[in-house]
Amino acid sequence: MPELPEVETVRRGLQPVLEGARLVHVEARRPDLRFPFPERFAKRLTGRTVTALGRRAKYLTMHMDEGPVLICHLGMSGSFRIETADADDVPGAFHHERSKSAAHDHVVFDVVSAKGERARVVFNDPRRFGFMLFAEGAPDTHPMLAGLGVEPTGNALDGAMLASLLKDRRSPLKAALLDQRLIAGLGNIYVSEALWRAGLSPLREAGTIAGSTKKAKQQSEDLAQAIRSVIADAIAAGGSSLRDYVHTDGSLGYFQHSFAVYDREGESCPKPGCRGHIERIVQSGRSTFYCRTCQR
DNA sequence: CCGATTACCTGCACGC
DNA sequence: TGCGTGCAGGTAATCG
Repeated sequence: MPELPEVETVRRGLQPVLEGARLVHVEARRPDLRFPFPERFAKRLTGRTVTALGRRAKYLTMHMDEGPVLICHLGMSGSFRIETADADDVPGAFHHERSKSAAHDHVVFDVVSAKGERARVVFNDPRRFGFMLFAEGAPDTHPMLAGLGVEPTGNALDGAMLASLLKDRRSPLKAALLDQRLIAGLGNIYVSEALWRAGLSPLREAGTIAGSTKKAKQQSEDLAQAIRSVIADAIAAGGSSLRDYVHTDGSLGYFQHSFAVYDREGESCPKPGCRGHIERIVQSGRSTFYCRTCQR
């Protein structure tokens, strides 16, 4: 499920545990996820201190005091779980009984913080569409990240920027917004949500909102605003749910949002005054949800 | 340059 | 209850 906001929420959840901590034990419990683990995966990470936890699009980056940067992708079903030692645990008897090894726990990081606090970070991924790779240099130059487009966070993505990205594009808006080379981090859910907020049809030819007319300028501005706000709102929702989220079962990953259109086929359009209903169509083999009444 | 299709893998909801 | 079917938020490769 993870799109950019979920990955950012995971990053914020892991940050306090990982940043400044030393990886005292690393273990990959199978040879591969979507891709084989890098050569000497555990060996090269063990003993390293994590200096920073970053994110680019839907990728997490774990920076070390030396050696490669670890690039993690959650795929469709990946999640992290944090297990901390209870205060009454016997020192040294690390997670002996508490640590229940769940199915699909593929990677384990045992860490010790600068203060000497121990924790275990577990990567779980039933479908194994996730992956972990090494970037030997700057992660932005890694083939997996090099071609990514603009982040929809912050202010970089404005109407003019979006118009320049969509100019001359003949593909439907839905496909263009899912293209990671243009905007990095939007996925199937938030594309539907952003198009609904902007009142634009997912079937619209992308280039038609990138013209020089007043109307086109307004539409590209509206869509850029919709994208930024839907992402910002989702991150805020994730952040506010993070405490409870970690508290309940220790896992970080999916959290429930309420969506305006996603997975709401047949329901009334939530736009005030709109009498339309949400439809589900398939574009590029994937579900799109929209209201044909108010999205043109 | 496009879009559509398939593949990767497991889990789950659904209908019979 | 069990079984077959289809579907799932990710990226990438292949084919017309």
